[in-house]
Amino acid sequence: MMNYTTLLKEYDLKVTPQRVAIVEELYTNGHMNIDDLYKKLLAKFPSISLATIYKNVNAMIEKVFLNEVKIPNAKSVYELVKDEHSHLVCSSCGKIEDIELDVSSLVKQASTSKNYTINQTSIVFAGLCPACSK
Amino acid sequence: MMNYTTLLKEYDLKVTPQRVAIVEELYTNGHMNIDDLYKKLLAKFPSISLATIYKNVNAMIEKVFLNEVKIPNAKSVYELVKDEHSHLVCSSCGKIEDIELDVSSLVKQASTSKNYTINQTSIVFAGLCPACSK
DNA sequence: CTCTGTGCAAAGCGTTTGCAAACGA
DNA sequence: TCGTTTGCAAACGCTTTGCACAGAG
Repeated sequence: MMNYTTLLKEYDLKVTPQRVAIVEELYTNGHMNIDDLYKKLLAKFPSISLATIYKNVNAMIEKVFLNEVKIPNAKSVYELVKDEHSHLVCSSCGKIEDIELDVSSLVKQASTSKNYTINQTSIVFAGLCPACSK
Repeated sequence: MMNYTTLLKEYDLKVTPQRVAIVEELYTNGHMNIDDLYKKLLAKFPSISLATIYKNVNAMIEKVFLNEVKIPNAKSVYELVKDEHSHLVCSSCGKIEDIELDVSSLVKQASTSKNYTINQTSIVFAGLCPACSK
């Protein structure tokens, strides 16, 4: 069980029911795009505005509490910030999964060969999920 | 030396001066966003329209001649399609470099552990380029 | 009580579309 | 010549902004 109120406070964000709901949805669903979020929150707050979603998502990104994931051929999704991980996207049903991979040797390879100081790695695999593979 | 006219024909795209210029710019610069392209082409075609850039870029993507690269915290860039490779982005100067890495073990790891049929991998490293590292 | 967040409507911005004229094959 | 592309202007969709009111601390 997760305490979303405490979590918001830890990131210096005032607690409002709308914010709690956003965090709750993201915690439950893992990744959502703006529209998914809006539709979900509409059920709880019939008069919520898209502007509220945008303002809050942006505020949470600002506080490094949320993270935008850009996905080839799809809308960006947002997720709660956590340990570095990669993403698997099903090109058939759109499902997105996290996967933890050891990318250290890859990063080392890249930074060495091109002389870069790498501090972020974004990896997205596209393919078919188990269900859609059949 | 590259023959852009022949290249366009190979991809079933009618040859126009604007298209030749787009391919030429991308061939020369590697990666460009829409605005970069527009500004460059304006020099050669003072009355070119942004709509022309968009229509052509989209037509070329359709023919799998061009490829969109989505980059965290930056505009998408476009590149000529070629062998699979990853990208290094300098978060200070914005420079983008290609890098060829062996990602087969990573792909195998991901597909095995999550039971996905992976057919595309997008890897973007962010950091500081050699010049900006100093 | 004060400051921030919410919801609404309007504005903004990047991208797409429709159309007449120009152009490529 | 015929079908496609170009450039322009208008339309579109997503995101942001300004403002009055409501709510959090």
